[in-house]
Amino acid sequence: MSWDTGTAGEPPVLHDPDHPPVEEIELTTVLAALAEPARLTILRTVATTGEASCSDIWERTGLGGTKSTMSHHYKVLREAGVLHMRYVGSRKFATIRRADLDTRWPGLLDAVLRD
Amino acid sequence: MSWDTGTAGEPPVLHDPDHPPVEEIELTTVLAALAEPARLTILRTVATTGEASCSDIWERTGLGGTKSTMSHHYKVLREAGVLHMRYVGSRKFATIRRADLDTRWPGLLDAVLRD
DNA sequence: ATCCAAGTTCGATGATCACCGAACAGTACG
DNA sequence: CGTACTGTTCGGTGATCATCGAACTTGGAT
Repeated sequence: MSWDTGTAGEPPVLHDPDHPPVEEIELTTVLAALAEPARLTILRTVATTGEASCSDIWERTGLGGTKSTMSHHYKVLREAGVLHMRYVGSRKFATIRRADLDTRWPGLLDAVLRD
Repeated sequence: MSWDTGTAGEPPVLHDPDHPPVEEIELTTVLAALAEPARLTILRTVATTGEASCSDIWERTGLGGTKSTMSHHYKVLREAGVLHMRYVGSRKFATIRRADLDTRWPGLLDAVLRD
């Protein structure tokens, strides 16, 4: 896949339609994404597990919700700029956008995860 | 005023009915309180101004809301454990519960304020 | 007592949100 | 092929939330 929106002759600008670029991540959106117990649990699970598929997260967190509810949470975390999703086959693997978040708000993620 | 709920002969336990004790402050509640642009503005104003009355905050932030809306935001921030309110006469002065928040989640407040 | 300034509280309203079930799409495997 | 697995999307529902206006309380000043 290639989300090339650049002009011919100029350096191509790859714009991932799913993930917001670093500079467009908003603090209030991040905070709102993390201000939900289930999503905070998801974040912590990914933090300790490393890259994990959605079904893995579902098992490890023990969150009782349905698939659609989980999918909703993933979407919120992804659109907020907290999680990065890697699509491989029919599975989806999540990682924390640590470098991006640390660049924008140093110490924020560490403070939230060290609890 | 005295919120003495202790038993006679035992060390009195002062329980402030307005502010949650440090150990009862919850992370998701704090994040939810800060995940609102107006409240984040209020927090930053108090952070730079120091102790400020509600009307001072209202003027300095330039938030356009009504008095009741502002009062609502103060209540959310206070009940979340973010702001401490000092009542003097008919005025109310707000400070950030920095020590308490730094104890629970070191670096969180700094990360949010350094933006 | 009178007036005003500072905040709170009480409905009410419109918006947003978390959650669900059902239907759907894509991939992997027999 | 069909079946199972993984995850999304869509409508709907009940709950929560931000905002407002109006009425109220309290305190200070004249």
